[in-house]
Amino acid sequence: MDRGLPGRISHVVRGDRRRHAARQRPGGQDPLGAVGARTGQMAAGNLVAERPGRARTLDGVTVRVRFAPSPTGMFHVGGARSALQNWIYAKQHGGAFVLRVEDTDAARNRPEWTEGILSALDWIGIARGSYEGPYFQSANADEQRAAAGRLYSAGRAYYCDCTREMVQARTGNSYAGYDGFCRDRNLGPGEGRALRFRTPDEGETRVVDLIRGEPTFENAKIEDFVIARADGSPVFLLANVVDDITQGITHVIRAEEHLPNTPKQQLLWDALGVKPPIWAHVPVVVNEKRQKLSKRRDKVALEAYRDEGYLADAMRNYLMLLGWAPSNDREIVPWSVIEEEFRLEDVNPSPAFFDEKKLRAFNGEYIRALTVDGFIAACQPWLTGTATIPAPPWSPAEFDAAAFAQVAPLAQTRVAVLGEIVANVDFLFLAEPAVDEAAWAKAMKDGAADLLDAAASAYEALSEWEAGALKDTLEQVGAERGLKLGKAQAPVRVAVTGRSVGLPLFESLAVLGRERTLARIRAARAKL
RNA sequence: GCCCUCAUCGUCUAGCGGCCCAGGACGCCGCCCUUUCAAGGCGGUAGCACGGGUUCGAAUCCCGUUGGGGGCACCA
Repeated sequence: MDRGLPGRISHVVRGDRRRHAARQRPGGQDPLGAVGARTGQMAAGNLVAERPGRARTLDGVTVRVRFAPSPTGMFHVGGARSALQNWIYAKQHGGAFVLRVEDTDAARNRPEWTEGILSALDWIGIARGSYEGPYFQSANADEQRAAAGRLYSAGRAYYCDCTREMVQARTGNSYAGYDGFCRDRNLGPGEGRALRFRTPDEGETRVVDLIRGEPTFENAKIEDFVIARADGSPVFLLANVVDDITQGITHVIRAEEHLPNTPKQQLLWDALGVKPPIWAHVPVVVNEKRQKLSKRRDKVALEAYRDEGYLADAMRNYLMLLGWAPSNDREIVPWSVIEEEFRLEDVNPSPAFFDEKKLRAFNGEYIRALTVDGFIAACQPWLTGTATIPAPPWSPAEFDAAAFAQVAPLAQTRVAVLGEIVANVDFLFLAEPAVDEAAWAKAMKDGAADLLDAAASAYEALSEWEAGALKDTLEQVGAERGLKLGKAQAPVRVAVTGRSVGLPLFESLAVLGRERTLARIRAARAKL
């Protein structure tokens, strides 16, 4: 993407749709200015200098957004959606997209997990090298600690030696939050002492959110939260803010689950003397029970969908349609249309169900839109297996690319996800067809032996081994027995492919060849 | 329990005070096509959560109720 071009922020909220955002923003034209004027608790002093990354243009600021996943070993589809939304926002405003890996938790710090993030982003269309970063949260630890120190020196934070148990004993409520016990004890740093931010007792914190208007929080309800652990290490709330400041972030576009963190973080921006960013909290993605998609109980890994054979283009198109839609009642549109039309301000603020059925339908459309060659190329990983995609049941030596190419157009309209290609063509490359017992039982009834015998003889005598002749012949064999083609083909299909459903039969036989076809029909006959 | 937030077909959405007795898509159902299954074509099912306002007029604005979601760690 083109970075460095000073873009302008245009927070024109379409119509009056996001009413709060549009109407309640004081002044209206200069969102950043409005943000600065909003809360009222300005810091005691400028504790952190304004960053160069936030160079101002006459009536705007260069947009800088970030995607800040923590490495967990898999890439959440909801994260992919946020990344895409950030990416588009940056592109639309001539701004920069920065990737930051939030690796502060030692348990979430493995190099291969970072690699997983990069490759997942790459797959979904955010190419390596096309963005700033990756930066690592751990690399900015000095600055984060320094910020904590400045907050302490300025009297905006204090040390506290209360354990969770002590607090609970005092409040009698496990959800009550911190009670401010150490606020005025003037404790210095020391063993077992965490640093807490002193939140304002009065007033309210109002955040500007492109999707939700201006969520407002009563300061008195915001507890004195921990910003640094007893060992001095900064916790997420602080580290995240310091990194955003360091990296000159102007717009924080993230999932709704962070909304409750926002007033705390905005208070931190203010206390650190930096104008807070514009926020945008996109709704969470939920499962059929309307709960946030979770790694534990739901299929959330982007890699899992990729390995099943979902096309990246279908996935990103579908993901963007969660909470938003292109103009003119369209859904499946070229990515360029999405890049052009997507508006953060138009995102539906309510949670959206991740409907795999619909995703499948999208994927099928994208697969059918492929050229045959494109389809053949796209199938390769399932035809050979990869590090994450299981190898097919046939031995590599038995695979015949030419035969596959002949049958590919027939398969293209029949697979909704690429992984399904294997079951469609395995009969061509397996020594023996993989027999579906239920299909066998159903097809191999009364007249099956007789029909198979007749089909074998007729096919043996066929002069030209070609689909049309194959069809006419079996039609004839069936007719002699009072069977329509639909009935007559069933035993042959099961005998040859092992299944009751699949590619058009006669084309399949043509590609399979006379030898193998006859052998399979006779082998099946012998089993009756 | 407290804080925040959300609310149009089963699902994802269009709708921005009259164009809406609400449009599209997925799903589902039926029909056509047809060698199975798909694909394709045609048709159908189904919704503004509820109650009050405001207005000549409300799915659209306001308030409340109900219901849903998110959060409440020295995790991120």
